[in-house]
Amino acid sequence: MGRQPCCDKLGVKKGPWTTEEDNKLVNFILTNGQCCWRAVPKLAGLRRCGKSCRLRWTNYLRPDLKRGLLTDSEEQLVIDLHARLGNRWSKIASNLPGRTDNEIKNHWITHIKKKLLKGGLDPATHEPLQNESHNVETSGDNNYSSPLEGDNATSSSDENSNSSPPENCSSMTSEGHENMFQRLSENSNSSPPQNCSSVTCEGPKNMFQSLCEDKKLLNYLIGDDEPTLVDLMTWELQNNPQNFNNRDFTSWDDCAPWLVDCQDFGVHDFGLDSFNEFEINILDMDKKQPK
DNA sequence: AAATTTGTCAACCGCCTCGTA
DNA sequence: ATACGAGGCGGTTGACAAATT
Repeated sequence: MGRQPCCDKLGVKKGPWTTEEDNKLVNFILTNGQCCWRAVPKLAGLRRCGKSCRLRWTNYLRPDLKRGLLTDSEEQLVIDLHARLGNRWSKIASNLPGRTDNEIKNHWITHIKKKLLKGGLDPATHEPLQNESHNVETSGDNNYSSPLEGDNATSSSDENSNSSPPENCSSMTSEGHENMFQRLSENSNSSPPQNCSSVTCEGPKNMFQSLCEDKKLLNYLIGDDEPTLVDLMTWELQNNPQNFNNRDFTSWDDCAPWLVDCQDFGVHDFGLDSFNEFEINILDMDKKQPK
């Protein structure tokens, strides 16, 4: 007996995302924040698995993502970190603002690995290749065993990832790869809630979160109709009008400072009719991704 | 010009970890 | 203590594009 699938497989779409789906997801998350990925597809009107939504958002749609190939300094940092951490792509990615683990992993496989081999280094161990070509053939990353591996190594690398990033990294931030979250945190008018890791959570306590906790609403959501944001707000207004008065969740006014911050990422305004530049970005992405 | 090979990268799969009841 | 669910992670796949024959 395996685990329950993360979502109902029936009727769940797979494969490349369309522009329309992207827009729905971006619109939903930027408006409501991240919470309970399992519920996101339903609430956003997507026939996708929650996991798929999370992946699409974190790897492709997040406004703070950088685009294009890794720079030389980023590449060098990846090599350094890989030498210390092995294939812990998410930890490596956490030291490269705007880059995702998937992106780094792909870049490693398609570029860096080859470069290292060409330079006579074993990409798995970062040691000079002992000999023969068959070694090169068989030295996959899967067999990677870092010199740091083992109990001590684990604590060592964890320590590393939890503490300040390596020197190279700090030089990167000084080059202007400033963490967006950091910048938003510095904005006194838009202090974000705790436990947030991305732009979407940075608004004040969001409506979606409070809705998630409401059984009555969940029953409503189980119904056949795909709820829209307007539906949700209408529902909330009808059932919990005090929330609007008590400002228990975000009002548009409360969002204003945060929305201003979003301009940094090309999101000038995102009400129900917005996403001007961001939509353009998505269209640009589509050129690259017609799949 | 057509066929084949190679490269790239978005997306999926399944396992692991962590929080919670 | 244990079972369960959700999110996170790393490995792998497959579609498409570009390069080569």
